[in-house]
Amino acid sequence: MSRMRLDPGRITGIAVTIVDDRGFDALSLSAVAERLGVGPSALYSHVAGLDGLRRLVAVHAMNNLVARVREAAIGVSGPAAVRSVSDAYRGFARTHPGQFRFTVMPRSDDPELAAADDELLNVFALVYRGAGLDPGRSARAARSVRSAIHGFVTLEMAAGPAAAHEAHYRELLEAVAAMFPARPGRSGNRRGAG
Amino acid sequence: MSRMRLDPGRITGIAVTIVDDRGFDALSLSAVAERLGVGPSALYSHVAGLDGLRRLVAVHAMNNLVARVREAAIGVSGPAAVRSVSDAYRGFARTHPGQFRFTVMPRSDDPELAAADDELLNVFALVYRGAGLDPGRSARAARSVRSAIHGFVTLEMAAGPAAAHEAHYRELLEAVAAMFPARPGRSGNRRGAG
DNA sequence: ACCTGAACACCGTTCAAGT
DNA sequence: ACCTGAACACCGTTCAAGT
Repeated sequence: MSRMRLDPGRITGIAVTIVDDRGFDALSLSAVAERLGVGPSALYSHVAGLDGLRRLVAVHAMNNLVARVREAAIGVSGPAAVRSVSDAYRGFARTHPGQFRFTVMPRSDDPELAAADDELLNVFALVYRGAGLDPGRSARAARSVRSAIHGFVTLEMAAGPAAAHEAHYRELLEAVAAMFPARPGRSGNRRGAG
Repeated sequence: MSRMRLDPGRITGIAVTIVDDRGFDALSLSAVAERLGVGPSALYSHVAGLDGLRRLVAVHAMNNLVARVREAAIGVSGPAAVRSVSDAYRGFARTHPGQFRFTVMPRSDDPELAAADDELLNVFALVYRGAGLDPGRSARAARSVRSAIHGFVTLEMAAGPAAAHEAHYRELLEAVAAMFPARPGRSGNRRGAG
């Protein structure tokens, strides 16, 4: 019976489910094929082997991260916006650790992943733009702040559960605030004439 | 012939060589056993399977990173010392990408890895101590700066070779300097009286 | 065009057997 | 005490065969 209507989208969806449920290392063509009620070799008609599937999952994970961070940037401005997007970044990593690991997969010359990377940095940059920083300084702030948040979350997850992480995270946010002072306001609910 | 004199140290050494030469994913019990001229199952007398070997490699990698960073902190002070230890951190990741990945392995309740982590942070903290920061502020600076460097290097390696990375790295160092101003001097070759 | 099923090479792991 | 070698379960991948 060839009723399963396999296609890259469905396959990637199952793959992401497995990654969310059982982690990065649990992703295998066999596991995906089993959930689809099909033999592992059937997947080769739609996906370029395990590496190809991994790339699709990486794209999916990057887009999810971008979407989360983008949402967190809506309706806030200034230092609160920096905190909000940082919290969203960290929140994605903690609620989807498997996808987060795919976020940092080797991406040599992959235009789709590079585009997602640019979008992610652009959200951070726009937050700083709204806080009064000029374009160049906003772009630099975006890269540095994203590095800091990413590094913190990576190390925190490797270290495992520990009560001190919350305090350390707040310390990092303070350090980031000192790094690039973001003035509140400007975009959104400003009131004065200027 | 049982001449191979297997022991955890030798096994770990071969494992690190493989990781350095062919990367994180190339580490397997089979590959290690082959280089030792022995069957894969022979390793189980000295190592707790693949997971056990990975943990040994992680400890080795952490100790190597600490040693590199520690060396870089000798004979320098102030902002130059911050730059030096950061460069060492980044240099280790670039020259030993396989070991660097083991550096961030899940380490739940592993005292040896936790100790190495503390030592690493302590080097950063001592640099800031020497630059005039009080103990509490030095410890916070150490954690935040290490996060920033780690995140940058992780993302830079995932992105693959790109000319812009050098400029972005220098931007990060400037941001870090703004984050925790490190006054030059105090320890080492100071000249003035006070 | 797409899936099956056999086949192959490769893993990690266990365990009885040798020494 | 330590290594061998067979055995098992599990991978990814290829390919001829069916439909």
